[in-house]
Amino acid sequence: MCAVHAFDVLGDPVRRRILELLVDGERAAGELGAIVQDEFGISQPGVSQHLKVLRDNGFTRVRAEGARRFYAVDPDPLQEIDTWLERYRALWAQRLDALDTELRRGRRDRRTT
Amino acid sequence: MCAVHAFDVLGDPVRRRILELLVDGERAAGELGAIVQDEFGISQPGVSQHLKVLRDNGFTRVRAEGARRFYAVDPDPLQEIDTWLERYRALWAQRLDALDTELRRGRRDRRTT
DNA sequence: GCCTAATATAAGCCGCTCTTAATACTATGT
DNA sequence: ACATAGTATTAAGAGCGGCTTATATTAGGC
Repeated sequence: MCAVHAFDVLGDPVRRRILELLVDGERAAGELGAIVQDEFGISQPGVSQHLKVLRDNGFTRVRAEGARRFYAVDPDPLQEIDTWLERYRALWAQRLDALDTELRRGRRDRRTT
Repeated sequence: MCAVHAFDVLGDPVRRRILELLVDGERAAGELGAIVQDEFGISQPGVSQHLKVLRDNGFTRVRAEGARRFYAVDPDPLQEIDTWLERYRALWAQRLDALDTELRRGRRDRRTT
């Protein structure tokens, strides 16, 4: 209902799991429900509420086919998170460089000993 | 204290803000506190507790200098999130391709009309 | 129209997280 | 040793998010 940040949505393990289940393409709500209910031991309305959160925050698109609802990932908010992470990429890139340097030094030291 | 997912840590806006403040390098707890207290209207202990969560979950490293604590980002958990996002990158890459195709078609159509 | 299947919404309870206030810890200066 | 600055911890209260049960909606078959 209220406008929440993308990270708040992904803070819940059930919602992350649902997105993982959708990575290879759309699935019906009932299919998602069966899996998630089994894995997390929650009820059908419980799953449905998580689907609502994903919907309301733009993480999924829904297609109706008869009484069934087919959910699919909408990548927009994920891309937003990706953008947020962007500024930190330099940090681990830099650390990998340091590791690389360290490894090279290690090899050189072994050679000289 | 308990092991939480990286996304749970980033679910809080104060903690995200602290990480943003640390992106350009380390800062003292007090400096972070002053900014965050002002922006979010919370108390010093409030900030300190968020710093604890970041510490306990490996998002920050701390260096003591006298009574001061200098915090810096540790990129490990952020990289973990980046890895999680990896599988969805194809989705928006694909969408950008579609957009690109659409733009090309648009140009072609305008030319033929 | 009625029955069933598929999914969503409503209302209430419970637990957890965030907050504050009070307090403790640690280091430095005098 | 004492005072003060900087930071962390503890305890307790408030609010919110998520779960459940019960109910409503929507669509299709007979």
